[in-house]
Amino acid sequence: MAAPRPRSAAGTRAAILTAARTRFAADGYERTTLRAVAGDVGVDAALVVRYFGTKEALFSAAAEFELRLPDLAGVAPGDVAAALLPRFFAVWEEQGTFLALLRAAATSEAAAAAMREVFVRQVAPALAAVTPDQPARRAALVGSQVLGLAFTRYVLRAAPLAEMSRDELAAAVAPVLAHYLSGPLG
Amino acid sequence: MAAPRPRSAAGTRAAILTAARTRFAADGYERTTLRAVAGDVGVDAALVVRYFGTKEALFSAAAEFELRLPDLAGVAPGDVAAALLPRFFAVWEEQGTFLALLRAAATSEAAAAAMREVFVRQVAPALAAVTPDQPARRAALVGSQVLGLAFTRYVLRAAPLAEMSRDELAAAVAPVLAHYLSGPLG
DNA sequence: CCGCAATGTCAACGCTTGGTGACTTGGCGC
DNA sequence: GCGCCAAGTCACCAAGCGTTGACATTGCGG
Repeated sequence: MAAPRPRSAAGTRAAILTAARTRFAADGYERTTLRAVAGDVGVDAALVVRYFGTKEALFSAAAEFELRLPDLAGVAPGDVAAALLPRFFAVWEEQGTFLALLRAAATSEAAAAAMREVFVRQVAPALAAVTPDQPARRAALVGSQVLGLAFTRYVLRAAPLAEMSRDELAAAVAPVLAHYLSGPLG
Repeated sequence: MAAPRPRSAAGTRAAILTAARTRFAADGYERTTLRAVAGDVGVDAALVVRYFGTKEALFSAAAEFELRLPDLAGVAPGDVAAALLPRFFAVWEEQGTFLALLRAAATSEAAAAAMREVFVRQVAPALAAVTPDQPARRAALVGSQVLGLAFTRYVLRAAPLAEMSRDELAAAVAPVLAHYLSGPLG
């Protein structure tokens, strides 16, 4: 009978994680319920707890934030945007992971801390390879623009930005990133 | 005994609204509880309901989004940032109103809609006075940068941006806003 | 063939939440 | 003085939440 629910897929744990990611990304932390996640997988909520212990632990497990930014050493500031933006779209669109973190960070200090961590450990070092002058400040400004873009486009879905193509967006934003990385800071 | 709780301050309703604004700004929509708001005022939760009917209605009442942007007609794109940034800091720091909306927008479609409304009805028209060329798109880009700044500085409180002075921040961002308003879009 | 660990379900818990309705109390107009 | 309305409290739901522990079922190693 092709084993409709054959018993122990072993991938159940992974399925829960995927479902959790989707839910957290769509609804945020508080509105996401263990029962809903469990329901998506076709499983009891108690099982989710069995696997992950607690809702917060599930969130931590679901939000594994690997940006995997490319190596920017030797890249000219003007070309950084072109090198980075493909990752931008991948990170925000392909998996919901990062969107979940952004949503959760709005109300959860733990999630906000995780986001700061991503910035300090992944974004800032990658950008530091491009500018020797005030790298932290420049990276922060780039980060703020990127976050604002993501928030406007993927969370707010505000009209003009949500409907621009990737290429249009990339073209519009590239000069600004270049300016933050190499222009005067004030 | 100097009437410690004299009975009917008449400003109770206003006090509830203020407390609600603070709570929503600090904790976001879902983590804010009617009981907590009531407790801040020293009042029963039922009274809050009596006054505002429902939690969502309380939120709507608490989030009266008047940006009160200055008239930008005749202002050169290069001077727009200087004209706008004082309002930026006032809106995000002085009252928690807008911060509450930003936090709530991350997980509530209603709040997101309210934020889009603010953009369409207040930000876009104000900026349209500056640029005849693709005003909607330019305004959206400005908005995304401003939102990103607010999110990074006030929600995330990420190190470099949260600690920069208003003047430093203004100086760093001004050229970018000018570019979005008058530079090529790609 | 038997036992056992893994995988999973079920029912229930304690708690908090938004919301309701009956009641009390104070101040003011008449 | 008296009655009445606003302002406020109290006890109480029903629902939903995360979490728990006891129980079923399966596959596998001896």
